[in-house]
Amino acid sequence: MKTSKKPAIAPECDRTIDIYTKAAEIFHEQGFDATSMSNIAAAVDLTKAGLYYYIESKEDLLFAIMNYAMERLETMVIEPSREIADPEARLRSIIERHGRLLTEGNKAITILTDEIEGLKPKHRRQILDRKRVYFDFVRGTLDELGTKNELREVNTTVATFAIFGMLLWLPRWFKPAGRLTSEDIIAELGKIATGGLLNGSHEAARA
Amino acid sequence: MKTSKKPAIAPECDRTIDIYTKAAEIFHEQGFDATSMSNIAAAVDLTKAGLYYYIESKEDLLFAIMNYAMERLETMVIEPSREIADPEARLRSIIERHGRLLTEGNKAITILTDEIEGLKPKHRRQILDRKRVYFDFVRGTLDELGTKNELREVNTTVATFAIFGMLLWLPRWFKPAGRLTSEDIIAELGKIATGGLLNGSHEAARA
DNA sequence: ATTTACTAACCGGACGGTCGGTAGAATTGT
DNA sequence: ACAATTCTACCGACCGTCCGGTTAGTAAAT
Repeated sequence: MKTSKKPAIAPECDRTIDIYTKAAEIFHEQGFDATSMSNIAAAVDLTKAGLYYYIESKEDLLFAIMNYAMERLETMVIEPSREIADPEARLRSIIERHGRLLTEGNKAITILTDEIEGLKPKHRRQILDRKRVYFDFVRGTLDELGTKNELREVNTTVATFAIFGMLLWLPRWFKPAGRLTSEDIIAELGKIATGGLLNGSHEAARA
Repeated sequence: MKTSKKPAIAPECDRTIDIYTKAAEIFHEQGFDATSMSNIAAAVDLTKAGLYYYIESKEDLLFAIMNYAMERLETMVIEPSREIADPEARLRSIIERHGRLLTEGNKAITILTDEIEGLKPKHRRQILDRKRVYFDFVRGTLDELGTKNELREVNTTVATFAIFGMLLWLPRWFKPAGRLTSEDIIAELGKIATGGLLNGSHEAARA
């Protein structure tokens, strides 16, 4: 059935990424602990023993999914946004790109926030360290806005967590088939984060 | 050791609330699925069989904790806020009171958002229905702000989810021993939700 | 004598993971 | 060209462990 020769350097073969994707979906639906290896095996048309031909352990599978998700986050959100010099535009880019990643089909990115406890301490540390870099990047952007006097008087640590809260809650309520499109929602979240809920006429603008 | 006679109508006796509290803590730390009944039993100095003298099942214990949490949410956040006529003051009250509930010691309230999947469908529906009432209450408040022209042009559904995101993310990063006190953080979140991150001079204020 | 508040021992079942084996494709020896 | 060998991609059956939950019994209080 295979039409192409196996390439010399192929870090992930055909079946493995299929397993990762399906596993991510099932972990997302049922939770890591509530998902059995037989569940995953059945979803990719294998027996449990057959599944273990491709992976080392359940925890290892989770770790692989999370590493994949971190790479997506870095290449699709962090790296493109880093290139933007203006901090306000950069902040908008972060929210938009991260929002897009969270609403598109791939479920790996949501597992990244919900199933950290499933990892062994050493692996958990690795993921947490990479997340920390992202956090510092966002807070740094807010700090820059502060020095340019474009930020209201808010604590940038709390503000960063507030942004993440808004974003990371998104996959829990977003329904792709719903009336609100993901682009609508992302635009709204950008507005809310930057401008808040209330009309300017009520808030005293500070220079 | 018991100093008081058992009251005639005592829906929760001494030991039971101790079990609920400890169970909520452990569920919060380890997750529902990853917590065994022996874990909980040991934490309240009982054997597993002894624990089952007080509770019906693991799922029932979770349901009891969630009902307790919903009651707290209703009496500490929803009911007091409902009495506030001005929608802006009401919104601030909701954020403050909910934030306070999430940062105080009691972990039941965080289980409410993180462990819904542990419930059987019928119980889950019950909790979800009560949550829905809360959601509609908050969105209704935003709608009122809209008709009073005090709201920026944002979709109130998305805005409500954004507020919940900010709030419900709080227990994941808040450390009681940290530099930021819970009251500091709650005040900041109120500012961010109502006024946003950016300085007014950059945003065109609409009347 | 009965009820309350437990415990030690146990049960069926599901789980993560392993093992021995094998059909078929690919590779090699001649 | 073809047989012998090796390798890839799997499967059925099984293992030890732990889990949620039960049962029979008991010491102390009422």
